[in-house]
Amino acid sequence: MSEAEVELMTRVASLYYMEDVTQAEIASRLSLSRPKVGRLLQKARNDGVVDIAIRTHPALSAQLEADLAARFGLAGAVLVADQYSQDAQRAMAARAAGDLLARSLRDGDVVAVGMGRNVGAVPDQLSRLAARSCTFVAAMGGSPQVGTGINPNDICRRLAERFGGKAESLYAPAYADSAASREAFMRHSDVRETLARARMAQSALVGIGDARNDSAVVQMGCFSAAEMSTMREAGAVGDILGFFFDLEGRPAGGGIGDRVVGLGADDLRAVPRVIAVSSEEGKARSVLGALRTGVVDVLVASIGTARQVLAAA
Amino acid sequence: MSEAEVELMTRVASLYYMEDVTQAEIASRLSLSRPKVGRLLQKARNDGVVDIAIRTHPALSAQLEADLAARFGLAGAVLVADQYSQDAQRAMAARAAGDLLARSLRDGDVVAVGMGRNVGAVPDQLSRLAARSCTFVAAMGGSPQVGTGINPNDICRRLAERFGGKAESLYAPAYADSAASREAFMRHSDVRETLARARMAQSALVGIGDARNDSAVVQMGCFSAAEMSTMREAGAVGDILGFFFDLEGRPAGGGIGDRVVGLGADDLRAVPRVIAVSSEEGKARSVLGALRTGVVDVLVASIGTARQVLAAA
DNA sequence: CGTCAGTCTGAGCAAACGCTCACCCCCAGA
DNA sequence: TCTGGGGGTGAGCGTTTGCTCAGACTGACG
Repeated sequence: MSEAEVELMTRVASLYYMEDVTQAEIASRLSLSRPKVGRLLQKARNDGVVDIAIRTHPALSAQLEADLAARFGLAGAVLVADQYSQDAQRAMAARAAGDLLARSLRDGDVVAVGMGRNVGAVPDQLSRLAARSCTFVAAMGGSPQVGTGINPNDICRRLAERFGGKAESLYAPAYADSAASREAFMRHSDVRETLARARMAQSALVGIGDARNDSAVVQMGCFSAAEMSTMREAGAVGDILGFFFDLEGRPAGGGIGDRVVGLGADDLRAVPRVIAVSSEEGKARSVLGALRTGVVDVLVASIGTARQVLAAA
Repeated sequence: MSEAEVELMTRVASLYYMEDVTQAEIASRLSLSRPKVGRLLQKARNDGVVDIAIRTHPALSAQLEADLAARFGLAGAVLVADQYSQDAQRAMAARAAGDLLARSLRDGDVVAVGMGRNVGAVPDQLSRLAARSCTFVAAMGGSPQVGTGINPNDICRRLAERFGGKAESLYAPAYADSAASREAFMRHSDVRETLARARMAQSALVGIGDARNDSAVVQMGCFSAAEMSTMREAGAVGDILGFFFDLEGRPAGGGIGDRVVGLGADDLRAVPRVIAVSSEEGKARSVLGALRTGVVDVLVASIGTARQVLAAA
């Protein structure tokens, strides 16, 4: 994309969105065809030159955010408007998380990065203007079962791409076959060093999983649906970085979670700024448990979820 | 505006802008009439629930921003896309300045505030979400000749309103009739104390005036057009807070500027973060002189102005 | 040098949208 | 109770916009 094209795009977008000129009028002023103007506008929207955001009015969210922060000892909460489609909801939450990250990151910071669709959506929603020389370290292993874009390594790569920083991959599976096998991975020098780096991060960006049979970790093939059922029966309501907890925020899942290769709950508690993203409806119980673990510093969620969480708490 | 209405507005805006549902479809889903949906959308845009911004692509601005910062020793520069209408240009610059301010202000900060249409546009463009308990202090006196909205006191009030902080007014005219009269004003305890507070500010928000016969300070009646001509002949190319300078950034104007009641250039130099806003085309010489005075830390201007400034430097 | 795939372009049309204008409802005041 | 005004509401219409599709243009390859 040439600079001249970007300039034209910006010019057209400015006229259309800031000065309320019609597409036909813009076309005649700039000697373009009307469809061309329309296409430029569409491209401008796609490329983020035009940035349309729905802000949550303080009347809807400010009180809830304060309540959440007070109730669970958070440093803050960012609530976004409820959407109808899951995709829109995810995009909304991811964008808020990205903005948050962009605002808080300083040059040289290290960010520990989790997995999942919500975290994976963050780099996609990130505005291109937030150049920062940070290092994004995978806080957890990966899995070939799921598409790219959900694995920590890939998310790190994309975050680094957007921020202009570096990515550090963790070359290990998300879940080992057994506790012994996990130990072997954790002892490997590369794994150990990468995780040590992640442990020293200033920020972490993680998702909150629900402990359902159709959740990402099951689709990844880390667990069978049966194992997940067992964990649920043991009280598990969700996970962060593969660490399962019950509704009270206590470790749950009967040792199955011990096979995760990555940062544990205590590691995360030591990270000063853990940003947890949750977008899906119906994750209120998972979020409630997550908040009670004490690992989360900033929650990004929808207003609807926040209401449910506070109602349940 | 009731909470239910805000929620409806947000819901409609989300569907329309995030999920690309047509107004008719939204109407049928929410049992509203189509015009009603249209009206809600319009209101949502007016109220800032929907936030449409034109971002300047780094390809256009990043290099210029870096060049400006390096050339004039700035802490940073924020360049916005050129607009055709002055109003749109002003809105664009004001918004960028507001975002900048919102990002850099911490609770308890004091902000010294200047005058002019550009500074006056900042509170209008400010998003409503940036609550911060800061104090906005007028860094200069006022004038009844110009409408509200341009005087420092009024700008402070509106900034405080938006940020939820406090405003501190300076009850003095912008320009005294004589140097002696200025001395008298400056000795007044209220004036002295308010200016002392402004002098200790963490940030300042000021405009850059051009030294033209039709510029704001002449319209305010502070000077006659003849006096302004005299100052221009003495080399004045612009002013910040009523302090006039020449193209090299040296004081200019032959003592006429000595009648200003407010913070001087040395006072401003001591403020760690002076944000100067300029939006109008054709102010390149004023901006160049302003940057050379060394009082500006962050410049907010249009790409076009930035190019002219660098070409002239 | 010819051909062909891919991309870009602008005409035309159907859908979507903004706007005007009656209309209705609610409420205050006679 | 009646009446008149103001704010909000939905029909209808003209304009604006998104979309499809055929044609042109480019660049690569045989």
